[in-house]
Amino acid sequence: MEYPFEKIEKKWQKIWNDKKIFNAKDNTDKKNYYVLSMFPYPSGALHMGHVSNYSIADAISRYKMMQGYNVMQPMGYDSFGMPAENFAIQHNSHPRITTDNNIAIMRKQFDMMGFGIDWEREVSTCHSDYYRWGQWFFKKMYEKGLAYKKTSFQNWCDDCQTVLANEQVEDGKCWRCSSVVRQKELEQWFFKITDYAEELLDFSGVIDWPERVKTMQTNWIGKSFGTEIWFKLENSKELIKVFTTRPDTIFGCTFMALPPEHPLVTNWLKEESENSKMHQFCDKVMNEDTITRTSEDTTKEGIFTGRFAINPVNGEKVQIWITNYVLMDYGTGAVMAVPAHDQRDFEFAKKYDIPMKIVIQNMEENLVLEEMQKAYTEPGFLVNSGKFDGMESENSMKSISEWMAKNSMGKETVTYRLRDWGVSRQRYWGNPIPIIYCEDCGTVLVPDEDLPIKLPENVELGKTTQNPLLSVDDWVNVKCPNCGKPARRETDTMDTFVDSSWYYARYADPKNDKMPFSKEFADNWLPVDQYIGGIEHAVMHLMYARFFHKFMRDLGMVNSNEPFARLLTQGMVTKDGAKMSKSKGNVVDPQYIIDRYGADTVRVFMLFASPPDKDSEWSDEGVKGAFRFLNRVWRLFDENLDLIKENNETTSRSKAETTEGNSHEFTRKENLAAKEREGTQSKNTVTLSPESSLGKGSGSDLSAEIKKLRYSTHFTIKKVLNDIEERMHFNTAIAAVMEHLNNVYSIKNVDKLNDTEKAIFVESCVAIPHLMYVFAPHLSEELWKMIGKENLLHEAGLPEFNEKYLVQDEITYVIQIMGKVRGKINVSVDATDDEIKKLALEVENVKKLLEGKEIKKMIIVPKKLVSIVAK
RNA sequence: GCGAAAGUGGCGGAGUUGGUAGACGCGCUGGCCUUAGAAGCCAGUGAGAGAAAUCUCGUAGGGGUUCGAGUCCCCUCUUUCGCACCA
Repeated sequence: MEYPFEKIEKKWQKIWNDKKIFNAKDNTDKKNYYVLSMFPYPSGALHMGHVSNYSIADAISRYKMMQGYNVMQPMGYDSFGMPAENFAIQHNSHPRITTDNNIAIMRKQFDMMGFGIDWEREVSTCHSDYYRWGQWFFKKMYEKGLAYKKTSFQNWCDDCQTVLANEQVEDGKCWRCSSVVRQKELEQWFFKITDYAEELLDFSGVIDWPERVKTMQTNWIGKSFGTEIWFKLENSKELIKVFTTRPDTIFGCTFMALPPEHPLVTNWLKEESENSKMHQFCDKVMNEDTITRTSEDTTKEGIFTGRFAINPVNGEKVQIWITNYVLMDYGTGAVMAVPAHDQRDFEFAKKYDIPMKIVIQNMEENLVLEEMQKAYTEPGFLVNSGKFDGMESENSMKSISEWMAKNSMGKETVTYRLRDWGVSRQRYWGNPIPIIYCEDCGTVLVPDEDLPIKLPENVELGKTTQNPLLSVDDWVNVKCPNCGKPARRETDTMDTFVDSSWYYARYADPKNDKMPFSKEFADNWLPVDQYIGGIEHAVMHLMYARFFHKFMRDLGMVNSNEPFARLLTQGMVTKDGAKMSKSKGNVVDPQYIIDRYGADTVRVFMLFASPPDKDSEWSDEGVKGAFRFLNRVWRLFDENLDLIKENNETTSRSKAETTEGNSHEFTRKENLAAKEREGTQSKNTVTLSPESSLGKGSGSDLSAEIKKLRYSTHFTIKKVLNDIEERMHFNTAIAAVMEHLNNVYSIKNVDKLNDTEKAIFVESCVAIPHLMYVFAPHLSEELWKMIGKENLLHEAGLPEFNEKYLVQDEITYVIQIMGKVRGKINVSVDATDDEIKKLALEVENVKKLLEGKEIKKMIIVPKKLVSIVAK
């Protein structure tokens, strides 16, 4: 018979909602704890990744509630974005309609899962009461000089018809639709995240983040120390700045490499005829897609400009080449090429027969130019380098940079790989950028009183490949806020990552219509205590949010340096070893599983499958296993209900007394006090002679079996609390409860137990729903009620264990001979080392194996083993 | 190429400081119950040998440290992830 999960789950979801137990309070004596799951994009029904994410978050939330915290677990929707717009185009609908539909479906499923979410704080980024503050933040960025517009080559996705930030290009392809990204010259809005590059490298403000994520962000920001060197253009005053991390090789520079996008090249091209070789080469390179352009395998090509630069350190003329292997947007966008000591320059110089010069000599093996097959990039000592000859290359860098700085040839500098965040998107379904262009006044910010700029709803989508906003005339054409003359709105919308960069703070004060949020409430809740989400956000969302948080701090809106104190990156749910996806046809629909086995089963399975940060493989059989386990728990209580109720009455009555007149407003202190009283009482009733029962075999009226059960109860409580608190390993915590349940079931003759033993048996049963609350809250709550408990489980406090019952009177020692297990002995706890040794040597098998051998050494590891070394 | 993490039965995974490898679950095998099935219950389940006691082998492969290594050190291989013409 299956347990009636459907009835139970509906019942408790209603009770929890009616009692509003998940509504976080803004003012309370309790300590706050903020648990946040990744902002979901409302794609429709929940998928397994969501279910996994929220099951983890809910387990943590409920654990913290039991611990007495005032917990906030909010939820909302990251509801702007291209997929919604594309979906609406395909279905000849409007994204507002499809998005709201999807949200309704998701909301229903959230409720069916029984997640403890504070729905009074729900937000949705496509609602103007949220996105107006995104516009407000844009204005602040602009006012602080952190939002600016520039023309440059941008990552362009033809399929999405929009620009992508560097973080959104994966392997040269669009992160959303995987089509190949190409470069397109456009005027775009940027946020100056590079101003915060240095601070973003500093993770000292977080409490617990995975190293992996920190490393990924650090690599992404890519700080490198080097030298900027200033070359003069021959017969001109113009300077060409280059960046190098190897100033020690400057004397070996024989040519200079520029990308076709370099401003100097652009000027030179103007002097050339349209069909000149230089034009042809530049056009060819610039039209290549990002993958080919930036791949290491691409053949290095270039064209000589006929121009020369002057190496400032020795006055030598170096050829200037336009090449396909230099990136415009790293360093200064120009490279000094040292073919003898850089592999790329080496290949290029060989191909085009450009001179080389050795300036670093190998200590062991003298380098000869004619014999070199590849560049020498190892350390060595300097040659052909004027007054620096003979210095060790690594030591020379500092001296050379300083000398150049003194003589105005360059300066020490730091370069970051991180580039400014391009936030313009040429799409409709996003947050309008609050800018108006006036012919007279130029770029004008939309005044605060005109915010929010609402997205026009009457648009025709999918008619052209252009941004649909361009065709909404009465929206685009406005009066200049400054001079009142006709002007035009900016039609770019903001990247949706802007919306999700501050949503966690909005939850602290979601209904504020004067500010994005008040400082008081933000400081109440921030930083987020525990954030749970996928690793895929490591360098996008998680870095943008850190940037935004620091910006908000600088505006005085928050007083913390980091948005998320602890981060748990949950693993993917895979099926047949691969990520679930529609195209692979391996998607498992959570709804079906909930209908068939219930929400508790889904949660228990998700948490039991593997540690939360690892990928977990979906298994239909595994789900049945989780279901079987919950049924076994149910049956245990069903079969022993009278016994448990009867033995539980005293404790629940005493608990009721202690909390009289205050039955729903539990506080941590009262809770603990009640717990303690209950504890002492049960200590008296449970063991009539607890102390003597620990002694060797006598005076106790408890069977060994029951003592083992009591040990199991207390051990399991200790283990579960530890696994959750210290490691968040829910899988082993659940395994421990399963094991305990097996132990409880091993007591066969419950009727024949004496009263004390019955009390111990009942204690062992009651611990199960108490511990299972965080994993299977519905069933646990039902059992708790069934046995006569009057409070709800989150009010019950964490279960407590008594160390006294973890002390065993006998300990099993393993006997090893030369490291191999040869026997076991049971020894009383207070046996001396000599007694243990003696017992160990009496074991038959040990005697046999030691025959004719000399014992060299005996090692005793307390409470574990005896190791015998013999020859 | 650089950086990081990982590699344990048929499968998912246990194995906090070196101390009984394989907890727990799935699957499988046999049995009970049942008209039958489902569900449930009991027993077994790393490989090999043996009637059994027990023994040998076993944590990607090879070496080392140690009374004792999945765990520590060195080398090799494989997988996953991130970065990748970054000067």
